[in-house]
Amino acid sequence: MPELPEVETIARGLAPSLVGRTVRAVRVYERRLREPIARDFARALRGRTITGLARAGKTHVASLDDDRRWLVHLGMTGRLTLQDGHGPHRPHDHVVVGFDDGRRLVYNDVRRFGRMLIVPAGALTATLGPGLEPLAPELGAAALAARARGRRLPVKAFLMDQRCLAGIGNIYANEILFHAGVRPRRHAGRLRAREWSRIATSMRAVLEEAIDCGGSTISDYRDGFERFGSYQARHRVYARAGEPCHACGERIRTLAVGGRSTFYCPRCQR
DNA sequence: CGCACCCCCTGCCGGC
DNA sequence: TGCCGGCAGGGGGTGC
Repeated sequence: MPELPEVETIARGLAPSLVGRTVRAVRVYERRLREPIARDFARALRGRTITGLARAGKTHVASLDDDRRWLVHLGMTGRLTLQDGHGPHRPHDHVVVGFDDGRRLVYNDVRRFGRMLIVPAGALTATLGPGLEPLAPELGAAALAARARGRRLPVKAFLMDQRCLAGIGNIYANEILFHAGVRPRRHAGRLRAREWSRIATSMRAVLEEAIDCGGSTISDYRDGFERFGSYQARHRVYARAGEPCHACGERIRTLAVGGRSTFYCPRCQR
């Protein structure tokens, strides 16, 4: 589910409600996620005050008052929602964190591809990996071209490689490449400077517009208050195989790149 | 060494 | 109607 715009939407939405709150209760109903939730997770979180909430790549990063960081990755189907009072325990609610204002943050994940752990602040970079922030001001065409130099993998796989860029997933890789007019199977190392310029511009434009829309709701995604995103209505290629291109009328084509469904307009993208 | 492939898990949808 | 295969926003390990 959640790529950079969805994670950003959730983090921005929840931050005003969570920052300054102190954790009163932690319940772990299911610790078997992509990696098991640590045995001492609840003990480490209980009593801590949240001092910040941000996004790094596709990961939520909550700062704690003991100089540690609480990391939450939502995988494909994870949800992080703030709820009032004591609603019913729903299927796939794996972790429930109660705060001093009576509200609770619920981590729900049907497929359990998510990740939840607490690390010292100093271990943050090592835990999250070296991927660059796509929206960082310094990440322009030159930085992208430098990272792609010599690499033969398809440019779409390059954009989705989290060790290179952190935050772009399947939906937005497709949409960015349509916006930039570049075919997804082009070798990353063979793109021209002007193509990297367009990709750099498109990356920022697509991700920022998607954030403004509260992300894309395909099926599972909801924000921190269970609201839908609306960017799916602006998708130009994703999941539109066989439908007419909004720009030229050509039928959108589909293929697999690195095992992931890929969509493009054969006329608009070269 | 870079990359394609398969797997993790559950749910849903379409076809037979 | 019911079963089965395929597919889904992510990521990591393996092996070529």
